[in-house]
Parts: sequence; structure tokens; C-alpha cells
Amino acid sequence: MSERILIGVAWPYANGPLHLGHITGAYLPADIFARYHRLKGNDVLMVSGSDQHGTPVTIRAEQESSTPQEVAAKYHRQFVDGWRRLGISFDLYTTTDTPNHHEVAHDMFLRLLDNGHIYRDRMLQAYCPECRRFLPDRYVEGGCPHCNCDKARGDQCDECGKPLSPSDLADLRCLLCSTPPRFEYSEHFFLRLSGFQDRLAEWITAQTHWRRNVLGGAWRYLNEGLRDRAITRDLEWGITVPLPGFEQKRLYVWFENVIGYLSASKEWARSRGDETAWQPFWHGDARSYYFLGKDNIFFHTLSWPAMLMGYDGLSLPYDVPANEFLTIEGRKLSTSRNWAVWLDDCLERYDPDALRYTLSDNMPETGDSDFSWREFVRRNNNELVATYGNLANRVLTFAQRHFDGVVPGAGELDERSQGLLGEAGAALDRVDRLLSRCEFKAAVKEAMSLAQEANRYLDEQAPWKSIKTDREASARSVYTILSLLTTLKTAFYPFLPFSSERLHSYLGFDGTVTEQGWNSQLLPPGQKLRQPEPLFVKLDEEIVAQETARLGRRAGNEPG
RNA sequence: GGCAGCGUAGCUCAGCGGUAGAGCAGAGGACUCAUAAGCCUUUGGUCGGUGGUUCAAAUCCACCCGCUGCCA
Repeated sequence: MSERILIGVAWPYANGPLHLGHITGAYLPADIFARYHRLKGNDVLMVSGSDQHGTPVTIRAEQESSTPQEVAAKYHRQFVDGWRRLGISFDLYTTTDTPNHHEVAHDMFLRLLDNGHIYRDRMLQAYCPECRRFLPDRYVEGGCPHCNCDKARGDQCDECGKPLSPSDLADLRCLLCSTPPRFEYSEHFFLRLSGFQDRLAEWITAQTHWRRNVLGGAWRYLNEGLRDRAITRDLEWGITVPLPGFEQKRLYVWFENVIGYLSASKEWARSRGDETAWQPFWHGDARSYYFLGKDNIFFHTLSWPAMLMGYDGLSLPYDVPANEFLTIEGRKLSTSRNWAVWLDDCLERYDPDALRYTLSDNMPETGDSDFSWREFVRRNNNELVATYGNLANRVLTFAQRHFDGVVPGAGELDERSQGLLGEAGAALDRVDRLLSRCEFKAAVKEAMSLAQEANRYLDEQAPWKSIKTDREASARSVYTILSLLTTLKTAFYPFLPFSSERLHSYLGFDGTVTEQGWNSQLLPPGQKLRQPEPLFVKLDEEIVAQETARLGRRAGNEPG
């Protein structure tokens, strides 16, 4: 009955720190989904890693007068630390610079070549005679044909945002030495995406459970007609081409990094001493989910599936619940203007569960959504603290004071109390169904409304009154809410793992929430409760002004 | 330019063919176990605009306006 769930999360470029856009776009929903399935008792394999390659990393290295290896290693360490502190529970978080990944990427390349899905062709590319090298698009600078500024790059104009190719620019020059590059033919490998047009269209048509924005994104490219695309580049930093005569070329990142899902699965299997353990996740009934931002839809709904079809024998994505973008205080996020909320910075000052809650409650699932510090404080203070944290606290402290810190015996529950617990079970089922469909925002709201329902019950029962006149009635309502808290800590666990574990402990349980699984537990009367602390801390309204003031301010060590 | 998404109460967002919703903010009230939290009642919207399809449209179609993004 247990299911196998492979969770792949987009590989972040190791060229700069993570911000909340990354988190809410991919890592948080993936982690919620993974924790939920683990609680359900399913076999989960959640993998990702740092993308060490790609022009962004080399550019960053030049800015920092460092090497790509050092830059990638530095950010990789930061990322790993970020996952730990935010509670992103990868089964393996690796990098694209492992021998294993190189090997698996080579295998994918060669098999696609053998199967006729990759072919050789020449393409015109900018070449700098002074540096004696082919230039990545990003290394070609010149005049923009759209806005006439002089600083456009070969991939896009940063001034007007228009996408470009190097040949569009006027007065070309090499970004490194200012010499005008010339265009020379260079031989490269191309992935025959056009050959997958029909199969992909048919496959996508069958994916009726996908989000509409994801389907829309995929169809956009299909309607346009898929074009073959070069998968190698004249670069030094990256994965080699496993054929003689191509020593100066590397696999292009968009082709190579998605292979990481497979290589990481294999690495994970090897690390647990069972070389074949990855296989059940890539064959048969296992379902694979890929979490990413909408800018990555093409690669995960079309090019990666095409590669898998061409490789033959590996499961295609079951779902690609891509998220939209997060804006900050109503404005588009911009790392160069420092209009972003950096994860590391955030975790210095705030509870990871508070961040996770805000980002879950306002996740950009169906459209862009906005993060504002005012909303962060409001959600923390009015919802986490007041509705959920306070509910737990008021009951737990009441039990400490009036029932000697143990779960009171309740005898036969009255209809109202049974009704509430029945409702709790039903609410847990609803959260279950929503999470299984990747409807995270609705799921977290469902959990919070159960906490509201419990508050209503408590106010109505008023055990603080009945304790003076009818101790049994008081015990009954306290018992009911304590039991309901077991449902809440379960339902909230995927979103708020840290506080759920604490509540689990306060309720007198040993072990972990995951060990108890996705269910409401009955509290044994007499179970010793542990001394509770408030689950969440109320935030001062002043932080709204403080944090907002930090936005856009130039921070020396942030990326340019 | 092409394409996609979005435009619903003061704010943040659900709903996506069947009598307009939630949370917060605002107003009023009863209570006091609790992080002055919680509970009850309540004000507030011609669902961007104009046409069309339908017995019925926020929900489908066309066009327009505005915002955002993507163009591998």
C-alpha cells in the first residue's frame, strides 16, 4: 500500500545566495510534500543539488577574483546550511561536480547519441582573437538594437530586458579584453527536440491533473513548434563531452543539470549501500514530482521528458507543480538592486516555522503573490501566535495548573466533544487530499481553520469556569482539546516541522511526529505532559519599518 | 513583436457555469484559561471595460484597457 514518491527540486546555480523567491518557488513546497508523504508512510526520495556549472558561476568568479570551483563550493556550503536551518529535508543534496554526476551525464549523452536523438552540426559563434577563445553569449557586449544603450550583452540587454543573440549587437566587443570578436563556425551537438514534438504533445495532453499555468506554459512552446537546440558549448568550466576531438567543449547546463535528478538518485542509492535502490523510484508505479519556478517549466515539461523518452526506460514526470513568482512589497524581485529578502539574513532573526508559514499561506501557486513584512508580522502574530500557538498554550498551561500536568481522564465524551474530534478527523482528511494534489495554500488554511474551530469550542465550553463547579466537565473539554492538538501537530507538521515536534513532546509523546504517522492519536488519560513553552513568538510591529528599510539598500557582499 | 498568466471587499488572496467568499483591517458586544491572545455580531464589492453565447457568467467566447512574466 505504500507508494514510492520521487521528488526532484530544481538545482540552484551556486553563484549567489538564496532568497525567499527561491524558497517559496520550489524548496518549501517540495519539502512540505516530502514530509507529508513520509508521514503517510510512503517511500520518499527527495533530491537536488547545487549547479556548479554555467556562465553565471564563471562570471561570479571573475567578479570575486576567484575560481568557479571556489565560488561554487562557497555557495554550496551556504545552501546546505540554509536547508538545515529552514528544515528542508533532502534525502540527498549534492552537486553537479561529482564524479558520479559526470558519469551519469556522459551515459545519458552517449545513449541519446546512440539512439539517434543527438546529432552534430556547425553553429556560428563569437570568437575573440585576442583571448583565443569562443565567447559565451554573456561575454559579448555591444549596442542594443532596441534601446540603443551601449551595454547590452549577447544573451539579453540588462537595460531594457529584451532577449538578444550576439549577432544582434552593434559595435561588438569582448567583455574581457574589449577586442571586437569575429564569428566563426564551431561544431556542436544538438538535441533533436523537434523529433519529440508529437510524442510530447500527446503526453502533455494526458496530464489533466497538472496546474493550468504549467500546461499553459508547456503548450506555448509546443504550439510554436519545438526547435533543436545545441547542448554543447565552447567552454572550459563544465562537464566534458565524452568523445575524442571535443576536448575543448562542455555540455551546456540546461542539458546537463536536469540529469542531476537521476545521478543524485544513484548517488543516494550507493551511499546507503544498495546500488540498485534508486531503480524503484524510476520505474513502474513510482510517481515523480518536480518542484521549480515558472522560469523552468520548459526544461521540466519538455526537454527533460524528451531526454527521458530518448533514453528509454525511465519514468516521465508525474507532475510538475511549478510555482509562479514572489514579489517583494509589491515590486518585482531584483538581486542586482538588492530588492530581495535573503534567506540567510532572515534566518538570523526569525523562526524558520514563521517563515515557512507565511510563505505557505501565500504561496504563488496559481499566480504571482506578494511578500510584505507587514503581512509577515500579521500572519505570525494573528494566525500562528494567536490562533494556533495560543490555543496550545492556553490548554497545556491549564492542564499543568489544574490537572497536575497529566492528561485528565474524561470518561464518556459528550456529543459536542465527539463532534469536534470527528471534525478534526475530517479536517485531517481534507488536508490530506489537498496535499496529495499539491494544493499547499489551501491545505495550510484548512489546518488553521481547525485551530479556529477548536478555539470556538474552548470558549463555549469554558473549562476555566466549569473547573470551579463541575470538574468532570472541565476535564472533558481539556481532554478533547489536548486530543485535537494531536491532529493539529500532524496536519501542521509538513508546514511547521519544528513547532510540531515541540508540541508532540509537550503532549507527552516520545519519538518523532513522523514515527507516529499521518493520523490523530488518542491521548491515554494519565499521560504525563511536559512543561510547555509558547510555540511561537510574537513579533514587534517595529520590524516592519526596520526590514522594509533594509530593502534596496546596498549590501556589500550581496551579488551584483 | 509573439505567447502566457493575472486584474474579485480598504489590504492579502480563494472561487472559475447555478442566489458574491475567507483572513486581516474598521464598528459593536459578552467573557478572562491564555503570548491584552480567544469568542460572538456587524459595515463593506454593479467580481478591469465593452459586446456575445446560455434558462443562468466572476466563471465560457470576442475585442479593449492595465499589470507581470516568458521567448528555451
